[in-house]
Amino acid sequence: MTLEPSPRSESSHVRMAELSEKAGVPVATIKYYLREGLLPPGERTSPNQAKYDHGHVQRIKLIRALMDVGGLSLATVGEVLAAVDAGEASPHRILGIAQEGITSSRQTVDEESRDWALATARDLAERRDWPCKDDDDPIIRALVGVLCTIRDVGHGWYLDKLDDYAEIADRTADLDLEGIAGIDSLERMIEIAVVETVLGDRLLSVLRRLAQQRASKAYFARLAVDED
Amino acid sequence: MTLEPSPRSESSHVRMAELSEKAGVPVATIKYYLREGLLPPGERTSPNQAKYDHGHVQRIKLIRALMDVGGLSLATVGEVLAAVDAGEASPHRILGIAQEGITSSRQTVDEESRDWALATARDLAERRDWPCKDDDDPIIRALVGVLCTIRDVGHGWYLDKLDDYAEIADRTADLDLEGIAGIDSLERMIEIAVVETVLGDRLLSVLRRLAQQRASKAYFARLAVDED
DNA sequence: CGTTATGGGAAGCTAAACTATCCATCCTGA
DNA sequence: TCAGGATGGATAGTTTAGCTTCCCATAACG
Repeated sequence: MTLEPSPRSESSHVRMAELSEKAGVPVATIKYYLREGLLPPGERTSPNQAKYDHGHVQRIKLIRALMDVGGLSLATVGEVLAAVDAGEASPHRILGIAQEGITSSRQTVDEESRDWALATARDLAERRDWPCKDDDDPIIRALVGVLCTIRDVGHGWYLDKLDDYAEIADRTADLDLEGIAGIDSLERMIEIAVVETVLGDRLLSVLRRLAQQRASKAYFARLAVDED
Repeated sequence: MTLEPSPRSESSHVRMAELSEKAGVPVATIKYYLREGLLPPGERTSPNQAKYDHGHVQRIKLIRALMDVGGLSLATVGEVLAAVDAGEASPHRILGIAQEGITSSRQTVDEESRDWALATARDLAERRDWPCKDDDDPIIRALVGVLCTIRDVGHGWYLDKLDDYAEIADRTADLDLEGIAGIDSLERMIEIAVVETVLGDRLLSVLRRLAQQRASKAYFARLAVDED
C-alpha cells in the first residue's frame, strides 16, 4: 500500500511525526539530518512550524539506502546529495565523490607500487578504449589503490584476469546506461545514475555470491567431493 | 624489493619494531590486533619475548586490505579469519559471514515487501539454476534486503534488468572459480576465495565506474551534448 | 484552556578502532 | 657487565561517527 501509484499528490503535506513514521526513521534522527543539511527544511506554515512532503520521505529513504546498502558515510551521502541538488555537470563527477567516500584513501603505498599500478591501469584503459586522462581522477586513484592492495596482499596472479573482469565491467556499464538513456531531466538522470550505481554495486555483489555457489557446487560435484 | 619471490625463508624471524615497519602499521595497532585475537601470538623465545615471521606480515596486510578496501569491520574480519583458520567447511559459508558483515541488517521492511522480494529472489534463482534452498541463508537475506531497498527507494523499474545482471554475475562467478579450481590445499583455497571475492567486489565496482564513463561519453557524444 | 506536538539547539551517549602510558623484563653493545 | 633502549602485556584515554536525550518556547488540537 505504501508503493501504490501515489497520485503525485503534492497535497500529501505532513508533519514531523508522520514523516518519521512514513520514512521509518525516528524523529530525533530526522531533526539531525535537517541540522546537517542532508534534508531540506520543511515548508514554513508559521515562524516556527513546518510541513514536509513526499519528497522528504523519499529523500530520507534515499539517505538510508545509500548508507545502509551502499555503505556510504553520512558525510559522503551529504556531499553526493549536495552535488546532485546543485545540478553538478556530469554523473561521473558525482560518482567520483561516492567512489572516494567508499574507498578510504589511507593507503601507504610505496612509489614503485604506485607506478606499477598506474601503468597497469593505463594499459588496461587503452586496451579497453576507456577514458583515462587524469591520473588524479578519484576513480583512477581508487583503481590504483585496489591494484596495489591486491598485489601487496600476495594475490597478484589474480590480476592476470584483469582484462576479463574489465570485459564484464564493460558489459555491466552498457546495461547501466540503458536505465538512464531515456530520461529527459538531467537532474533526475543524475539521481538515477547514483542510485543505480551505488545500490547496483551491492546488488551485483550479492548476485555474484549466489552465482559463485552454483559454480563451486558444479565444480566440486565434478570432483565427487561433497559440499553443502 | 618487498615482493621478490621471497624464498619462503622461515628464517625471516622478526620482532615487533620490524614487523610494524614491514606491515606498515604502528606497533600499538599490532598489539591491539594481537589482543583481539586477529593476529596469532608470536613464537616465544623466552617467557616474555616473542618473534614473528613472514606469515604475520601477510596476515596484517590481509586485515588492512579487508578493512580498507573490502570495507569490513574489524569484528567481521575477525570472524572471517577465524573461520578460515578453523578450516570451515566451504568457502560459501565464510563468504556468507563476510556478506553479513557488509550488509548491515538493520532493515525495517514490512511483511509485504519481504514476501515480494523473497518470491522475486526465488524466481530468479530458479531461472538461473542457482541453489536457493534456505530462506535464512545470509546471502539470500542480503539479496532480499537489497531488492526491498531498491524498490522502496522508488527505483523498482531497475529490477526489470535483474536477469541481465544475474547473467553478468554468472559470468563473473565462472571467472572467479578459475582462480580457485587448481588449488590443492583447501585452506589456501578458502583464503583465496575470500580475498578474490571481497577485494574483487571493489575491483569490479571501480572498473564498472570507468566503463560507465566510456559508455556515457559515447552516449552523450551521439547526442552532441558535450560531457567532460 | 489545558494538554500534546513541534522546531530548534546543546549536550550526552555508544561503539569502533585506535593510541598512549606504565611497568617489569629482556636484550644489546661499549 | 651493566646502562639504555626495546619488548610484551595490560589499562586507560582519545577520536570520530551517528545518533539520542533533554530542554524550552511556541503552536496546534480537542
